[in-house]
Amino acid sequence: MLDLKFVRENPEAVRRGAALKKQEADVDGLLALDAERRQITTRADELKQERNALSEEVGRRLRAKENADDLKQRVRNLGDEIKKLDERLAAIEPQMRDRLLRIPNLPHESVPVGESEADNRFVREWGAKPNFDFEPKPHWEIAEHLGIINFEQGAKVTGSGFIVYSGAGARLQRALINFMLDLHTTRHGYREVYPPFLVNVESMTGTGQYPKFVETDGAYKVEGDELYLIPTAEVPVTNLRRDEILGDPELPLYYAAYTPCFRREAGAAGRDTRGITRVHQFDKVELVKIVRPEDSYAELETLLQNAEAVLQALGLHYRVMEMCTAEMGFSNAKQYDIEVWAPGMGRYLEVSSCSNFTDYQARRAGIRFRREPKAKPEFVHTLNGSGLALPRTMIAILENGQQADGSVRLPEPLQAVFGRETL
RNA sequence: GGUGGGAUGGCCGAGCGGUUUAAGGCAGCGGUCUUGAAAACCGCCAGGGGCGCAAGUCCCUCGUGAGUUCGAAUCUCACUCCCACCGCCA
Repeated sequence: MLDLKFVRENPEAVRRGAALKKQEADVDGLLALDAERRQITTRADELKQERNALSEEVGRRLRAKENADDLKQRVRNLGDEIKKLDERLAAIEPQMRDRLLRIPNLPHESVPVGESEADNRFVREWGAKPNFDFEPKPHWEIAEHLGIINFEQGAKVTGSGFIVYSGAGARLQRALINFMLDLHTTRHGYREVYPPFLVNVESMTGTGQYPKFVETDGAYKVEGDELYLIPTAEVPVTNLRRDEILGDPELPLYYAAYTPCFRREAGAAGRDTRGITRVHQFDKVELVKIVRPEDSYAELETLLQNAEAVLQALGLHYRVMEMCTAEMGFSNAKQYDIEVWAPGMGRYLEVSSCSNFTDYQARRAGIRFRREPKAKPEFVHTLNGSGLALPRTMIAILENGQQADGSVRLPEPLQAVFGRETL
């Protein structure tokens, strides 16, 4: 969330930023409550000060065996008045928090202003689209031919949007996870963590999925417990340090985690129904950074490069796009997407999203640090990026590696795992 | 799932209705001493909020939420979490 003081002092900037992101922001409602809260707090504090002083006087008199009934009555009356004010505050504060939690992070000034996907800014590309001397097939046909993905079994066991990797498909999945984790931990300095796949509402709030993403039915909720299946490892991993005050020497923190991700994709029915472009459960290796505020935009660039390194090692052509204001996520200040080329589908697919959340998640999750042992705690900046999402990486491997005879040439780093060059 | 024990500041730990503005210790930071270090000694060491240009001042927080009381870390109730044992279990 945003700093309440910042909203109070810059209401117009908040309205503008939210509008650029095509998001609502009840700034007026929030500030009206804020004004009332401060007025009541001032009054209540004065009364409490008086009550504390009088109570102390009661104690003094009673110890001196004097009568204190008149004072007791005055304090009782004060108590009644204080209680009314505190009750009003108890009603206002959750409302303020709720409004604040629903105001999105503001886009960084460098973010291109735009209305749609068409306004995203091309940053760079790597490699080139491969040439085929035959018509490249979409991955679902390749996978069916090889018998490595079973859609019917996924639908039978769970339902539409759930798939089963089978045989070499399952093994390829596992090899990719290992490959990505090893790359990030041994070459890029990330600490591997393996977090829970279910999280509580505090964690969902900390990274910004609650309330809005949850309310729009994006997340799976566990019946009977107040727990959610994680939509991304960003949630458990960023929340690892929730409500902590870190020491300056601990920063920056780099975490890499493999987890499955669960998304209801409630609003996306009908899109990408064929293949594995959009499924309800998918695997992802996620990178999370917790850094000093002044470093976050430089850290975003290296995070992006760390994610790109995976595609480079796999020899897959991709492009990097900077999201325009309207295409960014709720909690982001700046976001790059990496899009890999899928020749069978004839389009680029988002395999990674790398974002700087500035202090927005840190403030929600209470992640702070001290520059010096006695310095005032400051909020850290958090970042995360996929490194990478598995299904679309698999799509790119299948569609880019396909050969005329129906086999698929494996990227070089995966050949050792399989002991051969093709699937 | 059952039974019992516990939750106090970075850590340990007093405290059981009013000089607690939370003792004391450890760790940390600053200083004295020392060639330097250690030891010893002195000092500083939670977070949030209101008002104020500031200096400052006041309020809140002893797991969370209610309650009793003039006054609650301290008493009552509920809940949460942690630990131990039992049951079940990969």
